[in-house]
Amino acid sequence: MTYVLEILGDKWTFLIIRDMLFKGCCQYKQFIESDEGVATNILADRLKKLTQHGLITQCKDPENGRQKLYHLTEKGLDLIPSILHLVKWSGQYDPNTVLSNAIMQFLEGRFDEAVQIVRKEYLNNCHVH
Amino acid sequence: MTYVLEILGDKWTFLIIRDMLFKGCCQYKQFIESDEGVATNILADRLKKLTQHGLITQCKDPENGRQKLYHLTEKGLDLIPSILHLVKWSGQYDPNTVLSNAIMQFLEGRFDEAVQIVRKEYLNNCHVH
DNA sequence: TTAATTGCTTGTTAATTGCAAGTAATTAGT
DNA sequence: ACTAATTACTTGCAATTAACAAGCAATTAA
Repeated sequence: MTYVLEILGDKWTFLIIRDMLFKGCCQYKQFIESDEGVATNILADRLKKLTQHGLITQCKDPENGRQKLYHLTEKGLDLIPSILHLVKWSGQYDPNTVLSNAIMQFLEGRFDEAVQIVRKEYLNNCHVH
Repeated sequence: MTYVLEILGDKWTFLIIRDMLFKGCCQYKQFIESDEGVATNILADRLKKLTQHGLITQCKDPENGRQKLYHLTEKGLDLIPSILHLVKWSGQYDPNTVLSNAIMQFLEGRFDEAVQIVRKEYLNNCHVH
């Protein structure tokens, strides 16, 4: 449990993974624009640590040499259940949640299916694995 | 999702909840001794915030007036699935994990049951709900 | 009635974050 | 070919936060 906290015990780290999973972010620029205002030095630091811990990989974009592509590894993808449960919890208790009733019911009734969907969606869209 | 991070996006907050769930901590002193070295001002701050957010309650110990008892609310207990998934993830990837094979297999095969067990154990031991 | 115990608060120092600016490598436009 | 953008960073500094140490009020035990 200390292990998770070492890696994820930080707001931005969590947001980076969320943006990769749910918004398809895979570039530095996208994180800067999407994450609710990460400072660029913090983003660089967190991407580095996530890479060192084996949750994401970095590679040059073969189609544009000045861009890098960031992708979740299996280890990173295995956080989907935890994250989806936290999403569900937010939906239950956040008075300003944006989650629809339909999504909440799906998370309540067919959670494991939801995990698989998120995983497959990610893998289909990132064109790496 | 931003909602969870506002509340839990902090190492110590998470450890407090973990200690309540798995170590039966319900007193200030116990957190100081158990949490891997929280500073007392930080602990006071986090307990206050957890209370304000409705994840825990504080009450005077009826048997000892200088002590307070901290307990998880339903809202706090509803984090058990998220936390157990993180525990499971740690068990999978932390090379120094202390989780036994038996526990890991139980988490893999009968996760929902594990959630119920943790919940019931907590409620049985805290003598409040 | 003195000494512990418990749950804090208040400084002060050290570490971390956030912001602004700048840089190297690559690509696009003229 | 040359200039201007774009992308992924780094660096320096101010502001915020955390960690450490000490102290304090309320209650209880000796």
